[in-house]
Amino acid sequence: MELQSTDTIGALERLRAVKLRPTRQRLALAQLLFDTGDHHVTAETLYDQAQAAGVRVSLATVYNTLHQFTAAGLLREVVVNSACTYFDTNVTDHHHFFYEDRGTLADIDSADIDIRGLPEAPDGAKISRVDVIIRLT
Amino acid sequence: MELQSTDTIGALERLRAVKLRPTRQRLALAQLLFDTGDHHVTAETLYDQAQAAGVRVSLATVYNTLHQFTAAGLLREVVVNSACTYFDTNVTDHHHFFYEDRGTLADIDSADIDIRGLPEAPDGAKISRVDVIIRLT
DNA sequence: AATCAAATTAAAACGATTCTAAACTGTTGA
DNA sequence: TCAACAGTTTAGAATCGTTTTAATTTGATT
Ligand SMILES: [Mn+2]
Ligand SMILES: [Mn+2]
Ligand SMILES: [Zn+2]
Ligand SMILES: [Zn+2]
Repeated sequence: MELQSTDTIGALERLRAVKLRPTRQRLALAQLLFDTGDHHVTAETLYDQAQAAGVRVSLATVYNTLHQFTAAGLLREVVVNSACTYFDTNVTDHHHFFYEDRGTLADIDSADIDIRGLPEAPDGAKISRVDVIIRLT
Repeated sequence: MELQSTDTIGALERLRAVKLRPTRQRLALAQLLFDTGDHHVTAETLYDQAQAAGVRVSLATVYNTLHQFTAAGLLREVVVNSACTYFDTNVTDHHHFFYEDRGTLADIDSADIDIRGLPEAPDGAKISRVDVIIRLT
């Protein structure tokens, strides 16, 4: 008997862990996202990767899935311009280089930047995240 | 004889300094932007301020003017979300609090954040800017 | 005042993203 | 095994901030 690939098993378990029904589309997108190393995608780039891999999935589902994965903590959003939304498979605390020409991101480990004297959050506000973007030309 | 207000003179000189023809619309927008303290606007908020002040100007001209002022160095853009573009009358080196609920920004002086061990720009790239966004909820 | 480049504008177009509502599918329990 | 149903997918329409178009108006120059 034929075993499922370990990739499929990994994606399946990941979906189960966050209580998302493992549909054909979500399994395929999870493999594209999580079975390669950490990387950054937009809805369009992930949709194109799916097409290239022969996965039949609509752009609407790609958007739905990216948001569901983000809400589940499997992805995070990175805001670098108003043109499009980037999603990051690396959900650890880290920062980014942004290559403005190419529109690509590269990770900077949090330990590699030392931020001191971070101001207190004013009055009743709480800090939800600190983003450092180093823009490159 | 009646003198022009110092506000108008300030706006006029500012436009002349960057070689932008001082039209009625650009003078009025320059006053709204630069004669009050430093602040952050979107095209919509500035358009609304103009309406409220009785300035007749189209939204297209507000967009044109914001981009021209930015290209001239009178404004800078701040990217905090994909929903809309913020323009900042403070063009000195500084960072931002972003109140995610309200969609408003507050300045953090560059001297108040101490960033050490900023990674080198990879290979042939040059750092064009370092943005720190502290997101508040 | 005549001229002409520059600027303004209403309206249309654009494009990333979201919404709608109909079809489909995974899960469950009889 | 399979009916039932909630959850999911999808094509296509809608949304909305922003940009473009192309016609009109205006500011500067002579
Ligand atoms: Mn989102
Ligand atoms: Mn712009
Ligand atoms: Zn990253
Ligand atoms: Zn600012």
